[in-house]
Amino acid sequence: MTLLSGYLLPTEREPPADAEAISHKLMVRAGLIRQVGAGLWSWLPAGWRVQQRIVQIVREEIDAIGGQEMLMPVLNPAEPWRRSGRYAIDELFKLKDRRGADMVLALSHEEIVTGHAAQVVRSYRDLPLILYHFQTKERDEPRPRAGILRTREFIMKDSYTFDRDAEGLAVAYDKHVTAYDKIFDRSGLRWYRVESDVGMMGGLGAHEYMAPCASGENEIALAPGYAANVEVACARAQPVALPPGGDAPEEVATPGLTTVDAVAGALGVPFGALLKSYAVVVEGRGLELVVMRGDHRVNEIKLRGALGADYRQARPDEVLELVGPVGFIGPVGADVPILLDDAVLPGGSYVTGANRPDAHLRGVEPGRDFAFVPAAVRSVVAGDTVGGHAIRVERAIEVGNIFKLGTRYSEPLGAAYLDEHGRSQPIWMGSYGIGPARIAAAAVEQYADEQGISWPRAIAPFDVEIVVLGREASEERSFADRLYRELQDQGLSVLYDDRDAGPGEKFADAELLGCPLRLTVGKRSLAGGEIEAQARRGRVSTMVPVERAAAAVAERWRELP
RNA sequence: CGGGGCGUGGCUCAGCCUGGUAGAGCAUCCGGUUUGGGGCCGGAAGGUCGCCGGUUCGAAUCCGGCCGCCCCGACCA
Repeated sequence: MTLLSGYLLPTEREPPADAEAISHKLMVRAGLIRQVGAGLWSWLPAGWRVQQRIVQIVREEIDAIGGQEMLMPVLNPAEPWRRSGRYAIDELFKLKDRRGADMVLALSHEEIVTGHAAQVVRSYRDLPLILYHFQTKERDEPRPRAGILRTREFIMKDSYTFDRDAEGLAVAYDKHVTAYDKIFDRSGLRWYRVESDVGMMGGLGAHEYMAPCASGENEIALAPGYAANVEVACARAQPVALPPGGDAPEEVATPGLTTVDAVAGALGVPFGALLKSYAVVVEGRGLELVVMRGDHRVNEIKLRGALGADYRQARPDEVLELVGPVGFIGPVGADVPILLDDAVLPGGSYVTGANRPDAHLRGVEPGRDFAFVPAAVRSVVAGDTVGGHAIRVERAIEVGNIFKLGTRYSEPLGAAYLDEHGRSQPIWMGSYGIGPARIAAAAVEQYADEQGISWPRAIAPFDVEIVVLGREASEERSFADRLYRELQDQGLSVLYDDRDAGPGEKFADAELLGCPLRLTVGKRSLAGGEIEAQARRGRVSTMVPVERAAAAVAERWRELP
């Protein structure tokens, strides 16, 4: 029973002043969500319906691969988090109970679920297992943003798999790939499965599911047969025309020219013919130089991987002491370890800083003029190639991730089983997340138009919205009342705008909310024996005869995206 | 954590510089009118101007502190 006259759907003509992202503006305007604090949101009835429909899709598909739904608490004792080493995470909310015991608010549930496995799993006969739940996660985000896209509290579906060995884990992982592909297809999103960073804790493999949209926080590199988060993407760099070089580097005066831009301009060479040097202080080792083409940028995740340790950018005084003045540093003559990005050609002739003020060197050949360790540490850019195809880079929002944990949690938390030979073995685990709220926001972002939201059929708050234009007790009303009941008999969820409001207002609100099909019952069309059915996507209308209208509408609805 | 911005009725905002009766549009309520694109007429209600303190005869306005929120960056196991 959903009569709009009695339903909490507070639509707004204006977006909130502080909203930037499309999904943020529209979901507030459409009356789906309301803000409580920074990164804290209430879901109003229609918004909650959307989230629940998404949850149900996820549930069906995880059940289909043998997942067993359960529920674990948000409030956790600190102890297992200390054991896993995650108590130190800044994002983890920490608190004390009245007796002074340390507690945390869970930001995911590896510790808890692994603890259960440790208690319950005895034998290889108890494996494999897929356990999952939908639960609130709490994360003390440094910067919540973009409405519902990055919040401090959100519901996540997280599943955890438990297997005897790496082969078993691979099977569980593949099952999740299958389920996730179906989930995102069913939800109506445009999405990519991309290779992703396995993180500092060293997972064995990971993918992210990314929904491309303007407000996304991530960038993904795409080419035919290739999809990766730019954090880990590798591609062949675009060639650069290098100037001819001599037998030895030659110094040129570059007074005051400290940027790639300025030096390349003054010398008349492309940015890519310059080598820029990024000075870092590596934990436990000291200063090192990272050298790459002037038109490329350091990828911090790759660099950390290549260095094999944490690092920080060197301060100007540290650089001056060991190499030269900032703005004029280079690898030639620098008495520090040098990491050379592999987009730089060993035999090429490049321009670098001369390690003294107001001077650069040209004709510098890596290998001849300085020794180096090769590494892939740059970020790919659009136009680089993979298998001969140029990549493109798109912004996207992460809507799901799958991760091979291995024994990362089972070892510290003591989750082991006895194998066929009676030997104790650690359980091999995987973890797999999906954010229903992000699916909703991504759908809004991907399909919104000037008029508002345009939900995919599978996750819309209602399947059909009826707009009746007649006064109370009119013929239009009684027809619409009957249609409302008959559509429900067809198995459709229906929002009936029975308010005593003008047509403009009703149409505007219906388009803002974005149910996939809008039925308009007005005197004019009804006199002609028809009602109007307008698909929200593209706003294309068809007329439906009033005879057997409900069945015809249900059929029309099934054809919608 | 660094930088920038904002806080005035339910929403969007003006007023602050230059101190002196708190405003507009939309929304709401009442009456009427209208009914295929946020229509029109009349009437009404609604605000400790984020909080605390200071300056002043007098503070939304000036000064100090605090709180909250947004954006960019850093961070994001």
